[in-house]
Amino acid sequence: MKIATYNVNGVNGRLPVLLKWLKESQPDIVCLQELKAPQDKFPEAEILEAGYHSVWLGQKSWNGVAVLSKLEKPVVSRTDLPGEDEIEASRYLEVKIKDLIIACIYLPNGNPVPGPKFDYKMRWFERLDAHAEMLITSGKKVLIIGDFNVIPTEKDVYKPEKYKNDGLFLPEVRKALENLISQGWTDALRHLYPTETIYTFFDYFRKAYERNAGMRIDHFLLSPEVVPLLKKGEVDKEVRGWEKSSDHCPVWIEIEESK
DNA sequence: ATGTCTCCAAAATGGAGA
Repeated sequence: MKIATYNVNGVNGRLPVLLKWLKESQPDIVCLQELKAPQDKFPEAEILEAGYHSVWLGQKSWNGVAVLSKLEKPVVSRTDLPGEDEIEASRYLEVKIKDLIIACIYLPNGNPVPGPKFDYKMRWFERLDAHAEMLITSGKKVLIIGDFNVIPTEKDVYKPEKYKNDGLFLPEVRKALENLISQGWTDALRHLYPTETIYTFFDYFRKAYERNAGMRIDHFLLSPEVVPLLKKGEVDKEVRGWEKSSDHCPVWIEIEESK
């Protein structure tokens, strides 16, 4: 079973790219982030035509997350994290598909630092942390997937020194991700490729993709029950070079079918 | 500081967000 994540950066503006990638890559399940579309402007019909059921959480202008599935229509279990969201942003969508619990997340970017956006990111992280703890103790097959807006280590960005003061790479942000992972989660791509350079995002600025000046910020966190099922994982890097591409690449993993 | 791209606004450029 192939499970993917893709920050599309505008689901309607990117629809041709999304559909082309779906057709070529044929994932079974897809988590999308940054829909940038209100609830009633999600291209459900076109995506259904491509063979995918979808559930989504829209928002005017910003944010927005969705889960697509070829297998069966995802059953929504949560549309936000427990606790107060003072900004009411569409950033969390948790679904059940077969025996999997999938949390599709779009963690706040946090820039500029310091400031209210960074504070919001850290509060969001705390809420994610608390809920993830509940999920992992459930003993179920859980995957937290999406755009974390966190560069986990120096290995995960082309020039770490340039990002020392960035909201994606500050020590406290990396520590927050480490803390979360230390609950018992596995970073799937890093697990598969312990030492390789892996980038999932390339800025539109200054030909970042052409220069391979990227970073790894889109992640799959697997609960212990999922780790033994993990077979493969990859970044569909060439998609970033397509006309009208998002600044993120699609990323996917393959897990063994549940018996 | 800048670079680029999207969406949105009492609508054409310009701000916000990333």
